[in-house]
Amino acid sequence: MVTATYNRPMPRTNTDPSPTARRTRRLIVEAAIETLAGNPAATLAEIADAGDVSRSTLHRHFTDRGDLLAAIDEECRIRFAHAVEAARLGEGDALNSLDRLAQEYLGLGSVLGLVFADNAPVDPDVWEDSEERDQTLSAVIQRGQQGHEIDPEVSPTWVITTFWVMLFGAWLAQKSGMSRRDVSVQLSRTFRKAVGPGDPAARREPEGRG
Amino acid sequence: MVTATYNRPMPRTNTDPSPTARRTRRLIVEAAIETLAGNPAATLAEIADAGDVSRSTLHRHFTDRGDLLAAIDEECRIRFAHAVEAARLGEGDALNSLDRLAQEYLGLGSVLGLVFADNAPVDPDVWEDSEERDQTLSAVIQRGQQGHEIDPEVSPTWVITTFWVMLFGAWLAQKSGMSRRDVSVQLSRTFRKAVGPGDPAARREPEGRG
DNA sequence: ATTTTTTGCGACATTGATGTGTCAAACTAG
DNA sequence: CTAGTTTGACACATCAATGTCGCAAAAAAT
Repeated sequence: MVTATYNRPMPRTNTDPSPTARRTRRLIVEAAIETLAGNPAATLAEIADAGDVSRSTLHRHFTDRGDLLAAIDEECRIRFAHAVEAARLGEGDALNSLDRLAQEYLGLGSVLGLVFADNAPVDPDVWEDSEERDQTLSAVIQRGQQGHEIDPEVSPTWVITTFWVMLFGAWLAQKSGMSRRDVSVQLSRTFRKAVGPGDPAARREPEGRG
Repeated sequence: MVTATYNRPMPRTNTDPSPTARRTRRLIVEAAIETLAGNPAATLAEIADAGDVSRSTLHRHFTDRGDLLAAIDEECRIRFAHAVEAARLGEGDALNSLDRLAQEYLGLGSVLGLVFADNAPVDPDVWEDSEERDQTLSAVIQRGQQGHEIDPEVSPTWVITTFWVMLFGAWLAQKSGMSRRDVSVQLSRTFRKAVGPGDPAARREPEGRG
């Protein structure tokens, strides 16, 4: 009886989108994440290619570029939430918590790369804008500073920035071939020293303007 | 007698491009740097607007988008070179040298932002690719490690990454309104601790996979 | 004041990315 | 096997960014 239009795999009805359709949809989203992480300005055609589907198929599942971006956004949100959960931020020392979080984030691969992509196509909650994410961090940092694990001279905001930025560095290193283990060790070591208690070894020289 | 074509402000001859033309050209390059630092995908029209010139004027000075980009690249190269020179990397402690370099870089403003822009329109020598720049850094770091100023457990590569990445953080903080002074102090403190000698305060807990 | 240079405006042609639609072939489920 | 679903290959129409031109007005140089 559905003689209306020709073929619409994913009718907007309440019907489940059918397993095949679901599978293709996921495939495309995955390809999009992978592709856009490398090149935020990637074409829909490029994304389709990366997923080994035709551009028309892509358009069949996502009417709009914005539609696809929204789906990616949603997917990233979910995976980030999982990572945060797996990091068990409430348990143990603050520094260890941050360490676990960094490791989990690093494990996200391209999804993390998407967050770092400059004009993040994904959306709003990146860097300074990510309120929810940073509030979670704030709590841990506060705990750390009260427990004298984290340098009281460094502002919480700066600790957060340092966290993200060193995570970025780790991601870059990982992408350029450094072993997962080395990345993990070096990141952990430098981050702990950076935000941990204690004074810098060498004093800064009083500086005249250049 | 020059009745050939109508108007060509910048004849490809050996004649000096005339002061006015030079001035406009500089103006456009400056506007382009400013604009592209904020949005790497900015339109030529947007750039022209930012410089208060018409799009046709922009095209008159730069036939191509690539032409403009090359000019920007050149300009950035020059300013970076000045910054490096001003940092006097050969003098004093390694950490102080790196500190000065960071301060100088930070003073570059939008030019620095351009380097951080993801698909840096500026060109190749960004992050991992910047060989020349990183070799300069390598020398200082080596000096630092031999003088026991820099943590021997942290690989030079990682020190470089940390340097750039924390500079990035500082740039972000500066852009989001943090005072120049605070940025300077916090960056200096955390960077020194991060790559300086000494063990992390709290030991990392042996980690099982999640 | 006059000549020369430089700029702004508007008209085009071109190109690449998008979005829509159609149909036949491939695939899947029953 | 058969009916329904999903996909690939084309064919268009749009749209925005580019790049080119010609001319008149504005600015600079003389």
